[in-house]
Amino acid sequence: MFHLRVDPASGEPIFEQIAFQVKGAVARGELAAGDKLPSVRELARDLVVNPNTVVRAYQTLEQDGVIIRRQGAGCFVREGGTNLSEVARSRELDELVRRAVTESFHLGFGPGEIRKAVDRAVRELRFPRGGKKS
Amino acid sequence: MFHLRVDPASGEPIFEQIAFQVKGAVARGELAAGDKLPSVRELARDLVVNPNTVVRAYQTLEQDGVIIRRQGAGCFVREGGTNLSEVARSRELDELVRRAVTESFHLGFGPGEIRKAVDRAVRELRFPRGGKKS
DNA sequence: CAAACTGTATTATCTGTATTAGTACAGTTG
DNA sequence: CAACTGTACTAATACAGATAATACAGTTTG
Repeated sequence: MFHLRVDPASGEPIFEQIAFQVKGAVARGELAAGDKLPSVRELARDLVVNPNTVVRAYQTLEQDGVIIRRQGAGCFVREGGTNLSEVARSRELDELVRRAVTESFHLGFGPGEIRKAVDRAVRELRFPRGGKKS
Repeated sequence: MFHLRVDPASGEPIFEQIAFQVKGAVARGELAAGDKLPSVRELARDLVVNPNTVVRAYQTLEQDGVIIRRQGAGCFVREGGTNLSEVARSRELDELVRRAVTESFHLGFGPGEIRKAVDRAVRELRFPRGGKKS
């Protein structure tokens, strides 16, 4: 199994915390395509959180193409990917990275340190085989 | 001068949009240390936004070490940096980058494409001279 | 089949935050 | 002094996140 924690006082919405942690688990290979997620009620109980909040997290994950939800059966890690058009994907990537880099700049980090942090983060994930330059 | 736009329907709080755009302008070198920002009332008028919202944005920027606010005088781009401890800075950097990289993973991008996007973003900014590896 | 699980939907309520509005005060500048 | 700056309040509104409780619909399994 994989581990989930939630901090109600973190400022970040709980449903987003859940969604992102699942994304992290998938990206790190702790969850593989086809794997079943905890049921809405079970996870809600474990995290001491309202079931609706878990539903919201799972909805987000489905919209982002990370899981599929099957009524009666459960929620499962999805194979493919994003639903998004090429242009939308590129636009999102740029905005994501631009944001992180700008914030890093204001934390006082230079290009070298930023790139190093990126390498570290990349190394933690399990990218699909056959990708471009590593 | 530099340009500011705001989208009240974007989901992102207006005060955060303002704060981030100022951060972007500083990072790109469009605003330099010592430069004066528009007054609270002036910017509020220009953006068709409440003065309190601009105040909030400027408070955020001051907390992040980007500007200083001087009563009666105005708000100015600050020289130094972050107020944060070394460990806090590193932790923030890691979290920022980890987030962006994980989201990029789920957009279907590989390490190479992510690194390219980072290089692009880095090239748009004007990092202080004398930094480490470029 | 039937029981026990899954997700789905709905309604209501509470809370905190973002935003607006208006007013007043305090320091700076010319 | 006059006209600008930021600062500080209070109040009102709107929205989003989270909780609660209930009911319904599909799947799995004994």
